[in-house]
Amino acid sequence: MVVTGSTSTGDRRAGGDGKAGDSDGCAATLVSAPLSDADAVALARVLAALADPVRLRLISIVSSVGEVCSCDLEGPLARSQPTVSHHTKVLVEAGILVGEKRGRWTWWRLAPGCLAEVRRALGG
Amino acid sequence: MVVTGSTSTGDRRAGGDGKAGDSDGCAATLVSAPLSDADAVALARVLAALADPVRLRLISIVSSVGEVCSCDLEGPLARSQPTVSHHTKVLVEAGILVGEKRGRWTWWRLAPGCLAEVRRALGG
DNA sequence: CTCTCCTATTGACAACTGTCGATGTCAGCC
DNA sequence: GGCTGACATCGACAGTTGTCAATAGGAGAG
Repeated sequence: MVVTGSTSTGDRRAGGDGKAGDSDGCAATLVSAPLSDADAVALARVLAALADPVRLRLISIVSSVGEVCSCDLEGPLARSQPTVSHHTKVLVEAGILVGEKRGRWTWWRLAPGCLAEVRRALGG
Repeated sequence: MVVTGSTSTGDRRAGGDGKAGDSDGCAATLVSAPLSDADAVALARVLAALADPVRLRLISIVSSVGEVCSCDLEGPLARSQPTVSHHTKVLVEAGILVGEKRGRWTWWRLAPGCLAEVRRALGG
């Protein structure tokens, strides 16, 4: 079962399959446009999920290895198991991370296209 | 006098002149590298400054107009004068905004190259 | 079924953050 | 000098966040 970040907004999907990439997208590029209130809130939500040293290192670990299970994160992150679980949950709800349960382990991958979408929203 | 965000670290300069760009730089691209603790903290600091709807809209306003004084921000942002001042301070300390006092007004510009540096750190 | 292991959730706590009213500071104008 | 306008700082308050110990949930091994 693939764990998607089904937040209340329902349609986060910033990089759901990695194929479409930036179809309609959110957050109209920040620069060169006064940026609506809703877009600002949506972009701020993703940026807030990224704005933590532990989560940034978590992302970099997942990104470099490709796929990681939670038990392999406690050591490198130097955080307790509940804290690691908390951070993965935050990243999933922001649409940045995707978790897949296999047996007793949960394997984490980066949601494809999500970081590219953030870069685009930042004026790329 | 140009107001630069002289934080305690002293060497933030994420886009100080916009010329050198990514010489030695900070934050080694997040993806494809386990990302050191110091780099994670530095990148998280900038992202935290960006992770606020009011500040995102402030940046988009400054970016679209090019140069704005504080009194022209209270209205569009729908925030009190101390709150606007607080947000500009946060952005300056993060190296995202640059303020220049001319007469009684303070004019705000985007620090050139800073957002590009953030995009690069995010894996661009 | 029971036991073990991996992960998620809960509850609590300290630290941080966004906001505003009140006040301070400084430059220009009379 | 005194006054006005633009901005910064202070103090306070509610809301959020990162952290961990304790506990719960669930899948595989015996």
